[in-house]
Amino acid sequence: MKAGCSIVEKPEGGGGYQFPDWAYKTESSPGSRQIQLWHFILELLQKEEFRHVIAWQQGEYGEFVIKDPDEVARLWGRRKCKPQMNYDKLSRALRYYYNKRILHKTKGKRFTYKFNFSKLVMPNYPFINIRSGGVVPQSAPPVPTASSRFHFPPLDTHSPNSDVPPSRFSATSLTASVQESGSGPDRKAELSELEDGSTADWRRGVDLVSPRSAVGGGGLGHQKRKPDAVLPLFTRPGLYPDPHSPFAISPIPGRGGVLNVPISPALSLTPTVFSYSPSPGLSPFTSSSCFSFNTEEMKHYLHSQACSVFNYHLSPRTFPRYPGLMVPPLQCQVHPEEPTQFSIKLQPPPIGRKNRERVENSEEPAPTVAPVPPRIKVEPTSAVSEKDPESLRQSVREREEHSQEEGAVPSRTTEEGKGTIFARPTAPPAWPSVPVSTPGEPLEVTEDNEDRPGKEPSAPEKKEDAVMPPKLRLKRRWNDDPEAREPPSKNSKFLWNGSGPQGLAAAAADA
DNA sequence: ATCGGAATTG
DNA sequence: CAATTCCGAT
Repeated sequence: MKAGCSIVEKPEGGGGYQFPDWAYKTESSPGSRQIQLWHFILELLQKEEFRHVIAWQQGEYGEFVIKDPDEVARLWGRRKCKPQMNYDKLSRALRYYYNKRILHKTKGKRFTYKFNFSKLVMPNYPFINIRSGGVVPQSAPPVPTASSRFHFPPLDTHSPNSDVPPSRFSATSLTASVQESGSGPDRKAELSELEDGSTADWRRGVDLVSPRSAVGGGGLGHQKRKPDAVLPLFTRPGLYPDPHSPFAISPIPGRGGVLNVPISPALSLTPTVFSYSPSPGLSPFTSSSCFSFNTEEMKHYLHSQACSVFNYHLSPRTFPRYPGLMVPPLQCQVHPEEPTQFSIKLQPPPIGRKNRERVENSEEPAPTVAPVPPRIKVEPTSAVSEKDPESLRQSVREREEHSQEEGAVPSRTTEEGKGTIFARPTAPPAWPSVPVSTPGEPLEVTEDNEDRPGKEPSAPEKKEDAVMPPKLRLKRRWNDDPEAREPPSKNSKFLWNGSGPQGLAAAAADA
């Protein structure tokens, strides 16, 4: 353990924000519970307190912008006990995510990156809770923007889902989307986004059922995940459509007929509330829950999870082993580092880095922040100079933030009303707390095998990929790159379908 | 700014 | 393994 870090990183129960263990593990690194950078980013994004430092960018779905790189780096350095951390290093780490497909850079926008939710195990994130209205994190997640390349095949009637997502994500962004899509000029990049990978990714099977978690050791003989997942459960057509919509991953590029549908991003509605499978280590029911749910909910939840697992090839661990269990704990949100209650600036269009230099933060009280006796190279970027951003700026409308921060624990106080509040000038984030309603479309799962972007060979793409060296394979960008665009040819079978428009409308309405 | 290789670390 | 550190290239 690195407890050495002196400061606080993970306070215990009440104070901190810690995520449950499983949140620290991704599918691949089971054992390590070290926080990963992207977790951390998500964490920051989740809190209002850090809005000036990093925030979701509403134009696009998983996009976020680091408003104060140095600060973010500092926070990260703190978290990892790496006082020398700086944006340059942090960004390197971020760049490593490109190949992993966790993130990618939004070209043209400074300090702006985008999460590939399909790869993350979002459902694990307690972004907030859901339906009841928990607190809304700063981030409304990103809503898909119009650009969406998602195209729903008109035909499929039966596919899946709808996308209507109840999720919080959905949002209002229609407007935004519209405009975006309409505007032709800039978006070239985004358009291209359709990540090729996604095709592969999203379909990866997950063994939800598989017992591997059981630990018995079951399957170790082979690879961990097995092919075919089956999503046995809850497929109730008509009832709960796929709750989560693919958000970032749709296979089909939509340039042509795109619907701008805002789909909900990954997180979906339910997830967080009762969240799922705890890692073995966690005690299942520790805390109390703030909510109770009934079977329907549970079902719904499970279904959602299943869908999400499936659609996003989430890690199996995200899926509850069985219905019986639920885990409500999730301490809603608490502040991560230091709670700071600062006022937040509205966010003008800062220009990136310029101002940040002077800003400083009051967050670290005093302590030991930078011990660092040994080698420190002093860089021009004087780390120390920044602090206290908030004091400088004040803006109107901050109150809610306070309430959130301070009252972090709340189970849920308000709800959508607030959403609006969060709305930024540009785009209304609003998270509708939508009830899950219904769209009604069946969902179907296609079962595919999985293929991991990084290493697996099976799958459609492979052919093309096969040609290239593994390493390169990774490099493919799912993001824009004009030249490298990959034809999504094969996506024919996807799940979502068209209930789109309506859902959309609904969502919009809701908003 | 951003990218990514290479070496190193825990 | 996921960074961290350094650094040359673009």
